[in-house]
Amino acid sequence: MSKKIIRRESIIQAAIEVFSKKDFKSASISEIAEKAGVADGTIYQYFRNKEDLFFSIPIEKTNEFRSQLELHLEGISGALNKIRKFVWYFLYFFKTNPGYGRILMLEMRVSRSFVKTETYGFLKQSVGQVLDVIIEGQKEGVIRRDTDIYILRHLVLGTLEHMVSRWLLKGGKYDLLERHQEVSRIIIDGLKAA
Amino acid sequence: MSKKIIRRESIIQAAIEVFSKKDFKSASISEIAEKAGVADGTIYQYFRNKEDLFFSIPIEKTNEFRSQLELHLEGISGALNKIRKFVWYFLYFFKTNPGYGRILMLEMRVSRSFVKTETYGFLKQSVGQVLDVIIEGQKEGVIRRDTDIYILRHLVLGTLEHMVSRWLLKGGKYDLLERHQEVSRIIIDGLKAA
Amino acid sequence: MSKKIIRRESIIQAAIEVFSKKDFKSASISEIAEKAGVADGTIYQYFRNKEDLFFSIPIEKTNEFRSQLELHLEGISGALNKIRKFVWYFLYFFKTNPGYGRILMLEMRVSRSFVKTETYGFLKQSVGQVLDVIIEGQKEGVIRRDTDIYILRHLVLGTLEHMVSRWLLKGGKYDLLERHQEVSRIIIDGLKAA
Amino acid sequence: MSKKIIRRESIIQAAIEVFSKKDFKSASISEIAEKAGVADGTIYQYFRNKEDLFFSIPIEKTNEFRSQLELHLEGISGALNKIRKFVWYFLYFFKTNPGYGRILMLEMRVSRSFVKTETYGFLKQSVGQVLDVIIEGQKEGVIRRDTDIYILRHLVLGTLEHMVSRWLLKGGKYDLLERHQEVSRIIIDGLKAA
DNA sequence: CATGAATGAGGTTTCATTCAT
DNA sequence: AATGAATGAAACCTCATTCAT
Repeated sequence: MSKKIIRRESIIQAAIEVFSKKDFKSASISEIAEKAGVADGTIYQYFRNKEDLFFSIPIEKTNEFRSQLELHLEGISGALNKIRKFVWYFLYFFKTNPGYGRILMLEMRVSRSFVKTETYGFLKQSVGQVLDVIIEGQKEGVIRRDTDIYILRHLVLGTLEHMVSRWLLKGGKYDLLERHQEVSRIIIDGLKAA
Repeated sequence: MSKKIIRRESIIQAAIEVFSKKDFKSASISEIAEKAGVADGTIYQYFRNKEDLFFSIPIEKTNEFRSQLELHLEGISGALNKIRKFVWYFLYFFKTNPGYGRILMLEMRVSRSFVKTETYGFLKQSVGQVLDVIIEGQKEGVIRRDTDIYILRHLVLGTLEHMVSRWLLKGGKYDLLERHQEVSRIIIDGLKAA
Repeated sequence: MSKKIIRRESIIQAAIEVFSKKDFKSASISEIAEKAGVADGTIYQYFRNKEDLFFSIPIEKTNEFRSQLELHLEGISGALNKIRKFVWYFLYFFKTNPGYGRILMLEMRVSRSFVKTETYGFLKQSVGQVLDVIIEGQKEGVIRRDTDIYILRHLVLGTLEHMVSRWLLKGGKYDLLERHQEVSRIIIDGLKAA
Repeated sequence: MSKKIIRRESIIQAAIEVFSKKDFKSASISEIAEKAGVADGTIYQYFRNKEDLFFSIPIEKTNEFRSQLELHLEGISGALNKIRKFVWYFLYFFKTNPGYGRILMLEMRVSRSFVKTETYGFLKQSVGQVLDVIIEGQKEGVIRRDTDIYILRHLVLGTLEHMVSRWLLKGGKYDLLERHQEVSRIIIDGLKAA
């Protein structure tokens, strides 16, 4: 039983490696199969088709992101402190998962078909945590109430995703985490109540 | 002679239409040729290959963006006022050019090969104007000096691009410009000197 | 021991259901296995391969055809009366076994490999009864002697098989038996001695 | 212009050769392309897909059948004489076109999807000539009126198709035409008015 | 310059069959 | 005897690009 889970896992791992180097169309099932150490046909025992495999990647990774994030937020009080931690964790996560980053940021987040997927809903829910913290901050009186919360979220996620995307496009040459404090500072200044 | 230019233009127009509906691989030269009213082979008289045609799209559009932006900035003094105008114009431009927006934001900006293109350099230069304004603001003393200017640019472009991307992915259903003042406000609060 | 026979039987039944809806290549072992309530691999305990299973279908059905036909012919005297009964029974049998009819008439009878099978010999022997009746009729002096008996058989079986095939292809919408007397009449007029 | 027609023709010829040896699924586009002396992709310039190519075969051949038949019937008067000629011509045509015979009799006439095709309607119309002759014979008073004309057609076509099918399945070893007079005789005796 | 017919490489997916449990 | 996970071969079709007219 766990054999199936392990094999499924190894196929997803291989898929991350391959899809992070090539786009969806260019990546081949054969290459993934070979990397996973299984026959081509075996992949179709675990996933309906190539797209299903592709869209299965974020589900696991999002789970990881979320559960780790929760651990990191634990014991932190104050919405602004949580934002600081979120900024750090967001950059940390993609610094340590650049392959997945390339898939998520450069392929998936931008695909028309992805938006229709359940996975997309799942992912959205996950970054939805940011909204909760923003609302929390408004209640605390530390985050501005004169601006739509979705606009505030654009500020947070836009800045961070832009940083990660550009970093990935440059080939991950510099340290993504280096300036996380500066980033937190300007984001928070944008969010803060007057 | 100008016949050539007109024909080239009509091919690019057709390409924008097609590429804005389908991704690079799915879009076909035949469809573009048909829309442009030329034979398939003719396209290869004007562009080296499909990629060359694809990457030729932003050059014109970027010129348009830049020259119009300059007009709009004319007569405006003060870096922060310029930022406000830039925010407005950025949203306005993509509101009125959604097809090109889809190509630039959802396909090109995210493509590995694009980064190596001259077009990329050209485009970067174009949004580089933001950097100039930031520096101008620092000199005026209205924009913070405690933060790397590239990080500040991530804040501006990240927020805006995030807004436009999400808007495009949602199918452009709501009004992108509606909240431009709120956006300006929070971005500027993030940039402002203490 | 009889458990094996029952299981074999249920696999054949499932095969009839599946093969009557899909042609040989389109029908899948998995679907048959599922319908029979066994694992894919189990089928290979009872049949060498897919073709073996396919060609095993007519053996049983032919036995049924033959034994029932004998009952129906019992007590009938005169070759022409036997022909009339045969015509009726042939149409009756396929009217009540359309699934098997589709397999036999539209798939098997027409397959190159089937001709080489033992099953084919068995089936031929079975319709060979027609030949016996023809010869009987010639001895009685009621069936013409100026024509090769194999040609006469073409007349009988050709007409009947054509009727059944077209009926099956039309989806079995009308009553196959309705005109059996007219059919008998013209076939017999073709066979009759001057 | 005629170049396209010639090439189309040569692809159909190659298709007849290949499809007459292998069934639809086993036959490969590559083999047909090679035999036709064109690239695989070229076939798709002339036919939408494999099925379209397959079903295009009878259209030409049916035209040939029909026009030749008309020539042969010319100058023949009397429905029964026409039936005799038709019997001869039917056997003659398949004797001289065994490859096409295998395709039509053993593959196509028996395929569920074929029945839905335009080609099927076209083919039906073609053998519909038999019906006309039958009606003509009834008017002349030489063909029985006590039997449904479609049943009479089953007698004619069923006998002939059965002969051809069996002959093809046996590998075309004996002479199909040898006994055409006997065949005519028994068919006509079945059709004749009392 | 324009055309458009021809090319041919390349990859996903299915499914009969096997064999370790 | 039964299972069912794993295998891997095999082929249709698309489409960017070329080149003779």
